[in-house]
Amino acid sequence: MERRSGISVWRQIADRIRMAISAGEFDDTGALPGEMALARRFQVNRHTVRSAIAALANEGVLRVEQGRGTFIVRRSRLKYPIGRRTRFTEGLAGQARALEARLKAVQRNPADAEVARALELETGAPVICLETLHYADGIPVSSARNWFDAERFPDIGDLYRELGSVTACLKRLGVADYVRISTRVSAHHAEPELLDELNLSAGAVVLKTEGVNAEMDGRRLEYSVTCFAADRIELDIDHTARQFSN
Amino acid sequence: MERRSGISVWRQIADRIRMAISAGEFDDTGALPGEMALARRFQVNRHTVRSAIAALANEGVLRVEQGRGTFIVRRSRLKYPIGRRTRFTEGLAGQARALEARLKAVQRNPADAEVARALELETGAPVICLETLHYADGIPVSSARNWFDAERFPDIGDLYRELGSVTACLKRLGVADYVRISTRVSAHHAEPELLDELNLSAGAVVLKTEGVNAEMDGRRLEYSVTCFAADRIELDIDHTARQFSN
DNA sequence: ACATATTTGTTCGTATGTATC
DNA sequence: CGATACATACGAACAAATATG
Repeated sequence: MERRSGISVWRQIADRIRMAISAGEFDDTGALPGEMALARRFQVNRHTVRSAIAALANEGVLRVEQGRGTFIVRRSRLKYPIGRRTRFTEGLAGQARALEARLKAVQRNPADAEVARALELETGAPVICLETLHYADGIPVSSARNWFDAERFPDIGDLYRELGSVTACLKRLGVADYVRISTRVSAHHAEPELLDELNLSAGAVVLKTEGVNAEMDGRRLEYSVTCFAADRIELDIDHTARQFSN
Repeated sequence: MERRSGISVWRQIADRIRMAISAGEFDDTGALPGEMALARRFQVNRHTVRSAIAALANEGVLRVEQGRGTFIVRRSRLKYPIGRRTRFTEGLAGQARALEARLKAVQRNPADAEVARALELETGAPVICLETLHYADGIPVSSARNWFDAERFPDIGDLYRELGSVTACLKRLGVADYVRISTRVSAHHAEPELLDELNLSAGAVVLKTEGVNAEMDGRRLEYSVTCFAADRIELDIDHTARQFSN
């Protein structure tokens, strides 16, 4: 283990155990090897392994039972589909018992350069920004911001509060159908604010997607930036040119 | 700053500075605020800021000049396009002066469950695995493994050594055209082995893609798992159903 | 050329957290 | 549980390089 790296050894071990779990390494029994075995495997002291396990137990990844052993708490990564016709709400349906969206804030601002480019508006044109948090079975999985042309959708904030879904809002506002034009994906360390919102531990990884949705004639509808808790979700991109189904 | 989190404060600061840079915060002058100003902003000691800056300078993100200040070394994220007709080599062409692929190893193994499912083979069927590292302008950007049906492409390892590109290999082997069926994207902390291969610092983030390519009739050709250095690349997903161009 | 302010570089000391034994 | 070594973080002071007027 590297010292002087700014990451304590117990956290490096915790990350490696987490990856081993998500690689399916202990799937047969659901039990982790003993502390001594793990200490040998990672070439560290048993206490260090214990710190790592304590952190993972605290996150809800592991469950420790005195005298019996340490066990994996089953919670696989949700698969979030992305494709030409992806709808946020539908995407996760069936993978979790309860899906919940919480509207954090609605803002009306002049568009900065990035938002303007994505929506094909002038920089400074008024846009509405919805800030939302999404939960699956009570666990936060993503934090999103959605921008809309304020000229065209001035009251989408109120509507969202009522309907709780972007697709529903757009439908109500006369947008029968739309498609996703592009998606940009990147990965980062979580900012302190996100750590709090998504209930992550320091140094956690977020998957960030920036997407543009447009009507069938190409008119831009929505620009969104979503940060996912990387250890709770993965993106499933479908490249097949599927037939429409409205 | 969270203490006792297993991530040292200087590294948390380094990550936040990195994100501020990639958010374009200091784009006007290219100069960072002074150490004292940063210390105030992040509520830490100047030494802690200095450690963060030293780490970023060591990574090549910043350049420090005594008496003058600290400056951003311009190096934007490469955009790696992913779409139905993505080709690895073409994807980055034009964004870097020199692209290089190094073949680390070629293995012939029985397929594990995951590889078999992706390639639509029986578990245990012989497959060839190419392990490669990719560099842009001498900087490592990704580490990949590509699996092929060993029955169909027994000598693809030697061929790759000669041609240096999967597309070229497949073309030589009589595969005129192929498309990407699906891509799965996830983000993780880098494993120690990857830290070494991609020359990353501890705690670094990797973007992982798992993709399946198939012939036009749906026959599976290739399964690949690629790990990108997240701070050097982003994925650009195109959902438009583009016309073919061979 | 000069004095002064600003910015980075260095060296003390001290306290706390981390990892091993 | 302590004993020990090392890394991390803070604070203060001073040195060296650069910028400004």
